[in-house]
Amino acid sequence: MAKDVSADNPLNEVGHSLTAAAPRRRLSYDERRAEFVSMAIEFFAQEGFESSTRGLARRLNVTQPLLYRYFPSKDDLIAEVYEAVYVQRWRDEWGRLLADRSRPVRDRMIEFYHAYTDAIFNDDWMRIFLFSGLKGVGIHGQYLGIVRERIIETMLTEMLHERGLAVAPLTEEEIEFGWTMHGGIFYYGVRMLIYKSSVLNNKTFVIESVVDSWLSQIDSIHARARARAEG
Amino acid sequence: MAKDVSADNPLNEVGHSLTAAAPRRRLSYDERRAEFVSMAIEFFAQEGFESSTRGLARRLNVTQPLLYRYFPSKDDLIAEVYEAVYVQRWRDEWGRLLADRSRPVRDRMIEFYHAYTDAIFNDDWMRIFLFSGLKGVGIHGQYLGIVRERIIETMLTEMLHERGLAVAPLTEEEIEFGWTMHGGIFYYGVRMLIYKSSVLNNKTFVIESVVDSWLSQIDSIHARARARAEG
DNA sequence: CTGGTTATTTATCGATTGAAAAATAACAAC
DNA sequence: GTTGTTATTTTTCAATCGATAAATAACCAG
Repeated sequence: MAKDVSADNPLNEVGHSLTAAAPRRRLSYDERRAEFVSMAIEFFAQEGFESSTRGLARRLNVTQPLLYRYFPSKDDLIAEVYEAVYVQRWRDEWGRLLADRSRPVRDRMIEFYHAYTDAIFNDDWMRIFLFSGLKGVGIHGQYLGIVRERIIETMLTEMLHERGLAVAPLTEEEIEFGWTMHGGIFYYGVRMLIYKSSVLNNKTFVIESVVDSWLSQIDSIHARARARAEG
Repeated sequence: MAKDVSADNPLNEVGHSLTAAAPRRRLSYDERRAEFVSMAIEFFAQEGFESSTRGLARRLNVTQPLLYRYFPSKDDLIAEVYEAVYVQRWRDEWGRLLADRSRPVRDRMIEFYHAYTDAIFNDDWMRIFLFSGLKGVGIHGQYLGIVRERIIETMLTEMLHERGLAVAPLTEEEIEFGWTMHGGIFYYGVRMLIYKSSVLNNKTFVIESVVDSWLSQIDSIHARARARAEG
């Protein structure tokens, strides 16, 4: 009649399946909850959001139904993962840094991209960003809107201002060209962290060369776009 | 006793669940197989590779076990999807185009990126590329190796040759800088097709500005990299 | 030591999954 | 028409999924 000590039992690692052996630890509500969200970020980033709540529970050394004491559904847990990754890792100071006109724009851009990539060039963030992008979840689109507004458009405005060029309104061409710079740097992170390619171990080089490359063309882009807009 | 006319029945669309109503068409082995692979590309691209074989069968108006007459397992079917997307859509002429020294390198690069993005800027290719990248399947890494060899390194070699600069061996910096250009263009496709962002509807502009931006910096990159390599 | 609270586990449900086996029906050859 | 082949469906299975309800045990207050 051997009790079905199933895979839900967090202690069944290598066969000693006696339920008794459990030194069951008991955490406070807040501690457990924080542990669950934190571990869920890592778990879903590695395994994908289609992975089972049982797999997550196993990694937490906890039974699967316990998750449902803290989150009403798997989707709610996933929503908290998004929140933790997208919202809590965004730094408002990035926008202020880029808008600080006491410094050359090139310096600001390079410092920004160092700080920004310090925040996003890690397995958890990158993989969750791509997973959620493929799923088309709302928060991913919102995040892109913020990047456009607070980063791409700010960099353009500041650069055009510094060079004494007409700023408003920014043209679609200028913004798109901003995205290509952003994408060049982002893709470096994708190759390094998602594709596990062997990349140049020199983030500074990548940031500076992409930024300089962008700066060398922005005047020409600006002139072309304005001519087209007026002609 | 109502027979369990389950979801496996391809004719159960809107309730007329009588099994009799089937005008069952019967295709040859090769036709069916081709249809399955072709539809599986679209299906898995949209729904992800975790989606069920029943979902795929439903879309094919066919029962789910029929799939197993043509493919021994779901993984084998997925492998054929990869094959069809990665191998069959690659054009060997791209390499020849880039190496044609009767034309200016800039022209070749721009023409190449037009042709290349014509091939890959579609939902199926882009989504399957990202899905497989996140899963870390072998063929994805192999594909990146080919892109590096046949595209990135070729463009660099040709450009340095045209400008009378030392070509061999290419430095890591030069190659990484090549990837940032590639990534800038690729990211344009990701924003358009994966993220469904509203992007500038002018692929020519994106390609030309990224290529020109890259060309304007490659001399400086080259000089810096060589100095570092020798110093 | 006792009683109440609650974090945690045990047990279980219905739905869905990939897959196999057996039954059926479409088509070709004669 | 009859027969043989095989494409297709029907039926079914064990495993796994998200989720619920009930039992249990750890901790705190008195």
